[in-house]
Amino acid sequence: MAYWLMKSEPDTFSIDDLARRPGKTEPWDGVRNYQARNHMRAMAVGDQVFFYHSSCAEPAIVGTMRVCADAAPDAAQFDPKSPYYDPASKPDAPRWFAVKVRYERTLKKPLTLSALRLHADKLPGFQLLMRGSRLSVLPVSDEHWDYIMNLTRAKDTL
DNA sequence: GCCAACGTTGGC
DNA sequence: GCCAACGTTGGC
Repeated sequence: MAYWLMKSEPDTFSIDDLARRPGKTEPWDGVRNYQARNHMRAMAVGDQVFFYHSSCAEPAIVGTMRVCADAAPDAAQFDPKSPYYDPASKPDAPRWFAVKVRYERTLKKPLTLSALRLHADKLPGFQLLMRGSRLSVLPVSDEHWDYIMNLTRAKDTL
């Protein structure tokens, strides 16, 4: 089993939105970056994922979810009315993929980016904290996952 | 709204 | 294949 982090702008899709979905599942669509796509294609059912709120007042890890379906072609790429439409992608050779995720839990208190930065020395190579990093789907090592989960417990946020 | 950093596109 | 121009991300 592997660990990941995925970003979403809460104005577009928040962890509360996920928690309200029927079955608390959702295809993680709209990813339009090759590296992020490759990470999604490397995911397996059962993998755990941090839900991160980006481009908002308080960027933070806000909860966890679990991959519940392997990456499949993202339907939005073929829909001219979708903001995620990609006219260059053809149905016989889809360019963009989406895994499906299931809501797991919301942290009682978000683990903010600024709080995470205080632990940067304990999270060497954690892509979220790396300069210029803006990937919306990124891997988290076992060690970093455990360290961050312990942080949330230490702060009594779970 | 600003801007640094990164990704993509397209002319050559 | 290079690289300038442009677009996007995302923190602040």
